[in-house]
Amino acid sequence: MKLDIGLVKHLPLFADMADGDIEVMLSHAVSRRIAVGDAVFDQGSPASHFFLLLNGRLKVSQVTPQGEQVIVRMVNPGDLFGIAKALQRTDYPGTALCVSEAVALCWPMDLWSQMIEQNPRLAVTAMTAIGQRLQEAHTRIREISTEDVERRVAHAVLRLSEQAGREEGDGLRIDFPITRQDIAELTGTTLHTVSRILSAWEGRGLVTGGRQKLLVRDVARLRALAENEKSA
Amino acid sequence: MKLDIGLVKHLPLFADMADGDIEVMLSHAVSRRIAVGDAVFDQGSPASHFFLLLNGRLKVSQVTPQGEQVIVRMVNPGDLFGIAKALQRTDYPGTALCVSEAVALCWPMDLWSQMIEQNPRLAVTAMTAIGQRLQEAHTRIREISTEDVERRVAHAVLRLSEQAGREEGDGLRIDFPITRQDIAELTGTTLHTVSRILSAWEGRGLVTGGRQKLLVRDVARLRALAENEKSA
DNA sequence: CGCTGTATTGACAACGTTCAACGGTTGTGG
DNA sequence: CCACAACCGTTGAACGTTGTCAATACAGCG
Repeated sequence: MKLDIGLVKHLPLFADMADGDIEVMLSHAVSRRIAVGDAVFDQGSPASHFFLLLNGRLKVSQVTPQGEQVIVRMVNPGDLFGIAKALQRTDYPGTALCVSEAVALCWPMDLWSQMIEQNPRLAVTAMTAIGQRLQEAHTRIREISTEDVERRVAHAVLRLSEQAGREEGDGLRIDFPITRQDIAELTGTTLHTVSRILSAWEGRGLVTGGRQKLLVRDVARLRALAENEKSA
Repeated sequence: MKLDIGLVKHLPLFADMADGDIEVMLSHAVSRRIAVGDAVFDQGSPASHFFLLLNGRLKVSQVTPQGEQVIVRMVNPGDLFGIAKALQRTDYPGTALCVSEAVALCWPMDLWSQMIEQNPRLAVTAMTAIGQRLQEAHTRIREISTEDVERRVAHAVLRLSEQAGREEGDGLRIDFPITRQDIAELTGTTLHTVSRILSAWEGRGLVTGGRQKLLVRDVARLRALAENEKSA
C-alpha cells in the first residue's frame, strides 16, 4: 500500500522538504486508524514507534505517582507525537488516548536518528516543533503560577477553540468530546470548580455547555476575561 | 583570540562531535564575562546571539502582562541558552540575569541555521537538549497542578541541590545567591509562604537558611517529604 | 549612617478544594 | 426493549490551605 504524498505535503512539517525526501519518509511509514477510546501508546511502555497525526484528536496525559492525572497536551492534525527519542527516552513519558476518530502515520523508532541525520530539514522542523511545545509549556507554567482559576480556564478554552474550533451557528464548537474533568486536568484544578465556572459563563452568555460538549459564543468577552485583571 | 577546544570538549553537547567540527564552531565564537546582576539579554529584545554557559549561573525569567515574574529555568554550566531560533522566534522570550559570576560563549544568531544544517550531530544534541527542557517543564506543570505548596518547594529545592549543590560541612550548599522570592517564582507561590515553609524546615533540621543562602542538611528526609503523601 | 532589598511573623480573608447528594444521559446486557 | 449501571454534570455547605495585608527586623552598601 503506497501512501500518497499529497496527504502530507501541505503540512508545515514538510513545507520546505524536497518531494524526494518526503517520498523516502513515506515509504517507511504505515498508516493506522485509531478508534475513540483506544490508546496509541501507554505511559512507561517501550517507545517502539513515532507518529504523525493526519486526522482526529488525541490527548496525551501523565499520571503522577499519587495517581492523579494531568493532560500534557492535545494532539491535533499535523502534529508529530510519541517522539520519545527526541527526548532521549526509551519509553513513552505519557499515554496517548484517542478522543476523536483518528488516522496516524507510524514509523519504527529506529528510523528516527537515521532520518534526522540524513535529513537536516527534518531535524530543523522537528526541533522547532519541540520548541513550540516548550513555549506552550512555559505559557502554561506562567498561567498556573500567576493566574486564578477562572482566568486559567478562560485561556485553556480559548486555546482549545483556536486549535479545534469549528464554526457552528453563533459560535465556535470544540470539535471533540471534552469533559469538565479534562478541562480541570488542563488547568490544574478540579472538575467541580470548572463546572461552576462554566455554569456561570453560560449564565452570562459566554459559552454553551452540554455533556462532553462546549460551544464558545463570545470569544471577545472571553478573551477580555482571560486578559484583563477584572471586569467582563 | 583563539578558544581552546579543551574548554568544551568534555561537555555532553559536544560529546560525539568530531574535533574538526568543534574547532569550526569555536572559530566563530566569542567568549564573554558576565557580572552578577547583568542581563545577557532582555525579554522582547531582538535575538542577536545564542550562547553556551561555561561557568556561573543565570536565571531566565518572564514577566506576565500583569507584571508578575516567573522563573523559567536556571542556566547551569554546559547549557545552551538564548537559542530563540530553535523556537522560531526573532526575539528573546525571557530575560537572562546573571546570579553568579559567569563566562559564556556567544555566537551570532545567523549562524544557528547554518551550523545546524551542516552539522547533524549538533542538530540532534540541540534537539535532545530542548527535549530535556520540555520534560522538565512537564514535570513542573505536573507538580504545580497536583501538589501542595510544601511539596513543590521540596521538589524545587531538591532540584537546585542536584544542579547546583556543593558539599559543605554537613550538607549541600546551593551554590549561588537565591532569595525566597526566587523560590516562590520557581514554584508558583509567594515569598511569604516560602519563608514560612523554610522556617518550619529549619526548625526540623532539614535545611539551614540565611540571607540569599540555602543549605540542605537532610536530603533523604526532604525527598521523603517531597514524595510521600504525608509524614516526614 | 541611612537607605534599599531581604526575611520573618501574625492576623485575616478568600479562593478553591473537599465532601456530599442528586439528576440526567448514554450505553449495555438481560 | 427495557432496566440498570456507569459516566457526566450540577450545586450546596464546610473547611482549610494559602494569599493578602501589615508591621518589624536585619543585612549589606553607598
